[in-house]
Amino acid sequence: MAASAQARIARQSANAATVFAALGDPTRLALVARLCDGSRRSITQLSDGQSLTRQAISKHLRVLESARVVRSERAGRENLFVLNPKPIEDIRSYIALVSSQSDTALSRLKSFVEK
Amino acid sequence: MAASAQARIARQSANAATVFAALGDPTRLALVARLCDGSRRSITQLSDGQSLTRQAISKHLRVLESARVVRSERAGRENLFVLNPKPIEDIRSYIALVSSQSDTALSRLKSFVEK
DNA sequence: AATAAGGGCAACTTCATGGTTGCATTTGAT
DNA sequence: ATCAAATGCAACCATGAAGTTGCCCTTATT
Repeated sequence: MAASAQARIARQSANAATVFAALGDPTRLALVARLCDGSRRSITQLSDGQSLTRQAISKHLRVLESARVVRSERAGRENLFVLNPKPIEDIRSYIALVSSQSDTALSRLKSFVEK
Repeated sequence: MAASAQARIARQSANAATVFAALGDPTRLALVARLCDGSRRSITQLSDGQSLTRQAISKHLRVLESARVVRSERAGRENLFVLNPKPIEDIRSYIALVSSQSDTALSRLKSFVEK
């Protein structure tokens, strides 16, 4: 392994933070949850049932889009949004990195205690 | 399986959003990265090398603490912080849920195209 | 052609966040 | 007993995020 886990973590932090921030809002997380079945939905579709304005939902979708969590595609007069799995996979591996660190730390601690 | 994946996702969204929000800042993510080796560090330790004030770091640590990503423990005149792996594990499984949804959606789409 | 549906744009308000500074308090060291 | 270290607390500022409203433009529909 060329670089330490700490170094790998630091290198990926910048991208990860923006994705985390995009997911760090209940409304946006709900949008992701609705899109995670692979469906493509328009803004009005995604606004229906929500207590917010269409404009508010639209803004949230832009936030998700600029974090690349979601992609949009024009279809006639409507704008269809679809989930992009890539960034979510990225933070998944980021978390795996962090977890593995704390896991090995805990196991080291445990083996120390047991000695 | 009693509940659908969508229902499970919706149920966990509230907690997950606060954890995502806590991780959605470069400074806080850097703090998590430094603590993910299981070490317990004081506020001044965590402030050293950073370009921010100790107070700023302290605030960020409070944010992480209220999201339970981190725990604090008084030791004499200093306040030691340590990572709490639980919430991170939680969002890890949350992401796994979302990913599995989009994965099966993609595989369904793929098999549809191939037919 | 007229009308409705779906969205974009821009201005505006409100409020939380990130950050600083100054001072007080507790605790360890000399 | 003093002094320095480590924090906490509170006030303050600036900025950006979240949300609304109003208006205009484009695309379907009839």
